[in-house]
Amino acid sequence: MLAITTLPNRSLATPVATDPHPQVRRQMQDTLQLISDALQPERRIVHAGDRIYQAGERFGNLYVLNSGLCKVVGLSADGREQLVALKMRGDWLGFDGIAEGRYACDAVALDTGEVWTIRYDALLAAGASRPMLIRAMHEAMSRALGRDRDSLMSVCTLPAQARVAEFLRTWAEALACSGLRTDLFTLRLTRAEIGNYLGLTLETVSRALSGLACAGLIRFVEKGRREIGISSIAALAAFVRTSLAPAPDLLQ
Amino acid sequence: MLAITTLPNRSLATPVATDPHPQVRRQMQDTLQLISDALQPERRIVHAGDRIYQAGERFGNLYVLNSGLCKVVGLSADGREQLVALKMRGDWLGFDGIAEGRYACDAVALDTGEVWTIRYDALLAAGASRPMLIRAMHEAMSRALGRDRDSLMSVCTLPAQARVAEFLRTWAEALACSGLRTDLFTLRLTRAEIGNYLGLTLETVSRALSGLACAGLIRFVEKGRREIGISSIAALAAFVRTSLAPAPDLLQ
DNA sequence: CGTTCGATTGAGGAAGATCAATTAATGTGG
DNA sequence: CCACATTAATTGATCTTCCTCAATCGAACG
Repeated sequence: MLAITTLPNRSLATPVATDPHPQVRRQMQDTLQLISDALQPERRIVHAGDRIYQAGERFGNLYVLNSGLCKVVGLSADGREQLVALKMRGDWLGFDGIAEGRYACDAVALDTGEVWTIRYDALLAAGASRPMLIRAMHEAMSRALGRDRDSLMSVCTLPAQARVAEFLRTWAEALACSGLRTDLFTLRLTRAEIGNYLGLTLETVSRALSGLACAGLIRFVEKGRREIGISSIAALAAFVRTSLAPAPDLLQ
Repeated sequence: MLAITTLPNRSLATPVATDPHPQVRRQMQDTLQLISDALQPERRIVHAGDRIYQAGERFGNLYVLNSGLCKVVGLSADGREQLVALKMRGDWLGFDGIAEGRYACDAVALDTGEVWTIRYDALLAAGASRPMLIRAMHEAMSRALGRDRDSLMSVCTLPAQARVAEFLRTWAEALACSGLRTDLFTLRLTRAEIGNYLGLTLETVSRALSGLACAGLIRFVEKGRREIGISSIAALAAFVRTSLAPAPDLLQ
């Protein structure tokens, strides 16, 4: 089990001992700067509900979220929707369109924000002389793959309440990386959307949140139950860890 | 519901009407040829159990599977494993290492096969003069993202038996794309591994397989329950579709 | 002020997990 | 080649978790 110590620090339930956020944040800034300088992307202000791209539409652009929040919704053949990812500042969108030449999902803004549009061809062309651009794109894609993996692991291995806790923890982490406050934030998603994302019903999500509030791990801010306060991210992480190792007797 | 017709044909439960496999297969061949010509990758024969890369190891190489089968195993902080992907002919491995500079998973061969090793730096360098190389890599990454999405949707929306059916269907599809027979193949995974991949227990997987066999959708070949016969992939797809729309009364 | 949408909470039921026993296949050493 | 151990798979019986159905409440909006 020593191999664990060599894992990247993005692992499932690692409490954040030394705060890695400043450097992560700076790296994101640098990447945004690079894109801005090299490509002069078109900047567009989007509002909640605006569609950035749509399933079936011909692929041609990638998008970078400079601010705001965005959901990616997959469509199954029978017409039902599934929320498959959430995107925040510094994230790229549209990778799902490369393989088939058409986007496979809808990307919808959940909040007011700024989206940069990048022509894929232009990116490749510019990348020939500026390899860092291509590397930045690859890094974003790789991160997206890592998040997908984490989502799958959550859904496959965690019970309902821990799944919700892990969801909140991840969100808080992401906020921290953007330099936003993590102790208090607004869920831009309904219980139904969260449930859809986590493979739970809205009632179960509601109960899980109530349970976490009861346990003191989160608190609701008066006037509306969309505002969530998180006392300690580490405590949330610890809760996830305990839910998942009810009998740590054989280990170590 | 017309939007469905504009979706890529990889959608969840679309029965394969016009067989797209020949052209997919040719495209894969072309890509492998391109990589082979442009990069002259080191070719390595691997056997079941061989590790292609390991979580924590410093990133530097990407790998392309020229033949064989491979599982990708994610490790959570508490030491438990989760099978997060299966890779087949033409698939790339190692993308998970780009973001953090270290691989985040183990990649383990499940079968004898040939793996090509590609230095990431060399790929980028060669890509400056051969943009198709970079595009091929992006296409592979995008496909990986699409598969992850499909996995998540399966796990989140399908009941146990349909999840197993969908798993088999996907596998058979992938075999078809490699030009292998789909009506009869060997599962290289134990029930426990399948369950781990699908978020089920091994008993549930076993029961689901028995149920599918009872329904005539699959059959076990004598002498060992690892050999699976699939009469009709379309029938499997139809079964998945019905499991998921128990009340199609409002539709249409 | 009524309507609508989202959230909460409760009661009952079902899908799947857990526990346990049995069987089959594989491998090992005598 | 056979007893024996080991690992994988099947099947059954219970139990837990989460889903389903339903009622209530609160907030936002016209």
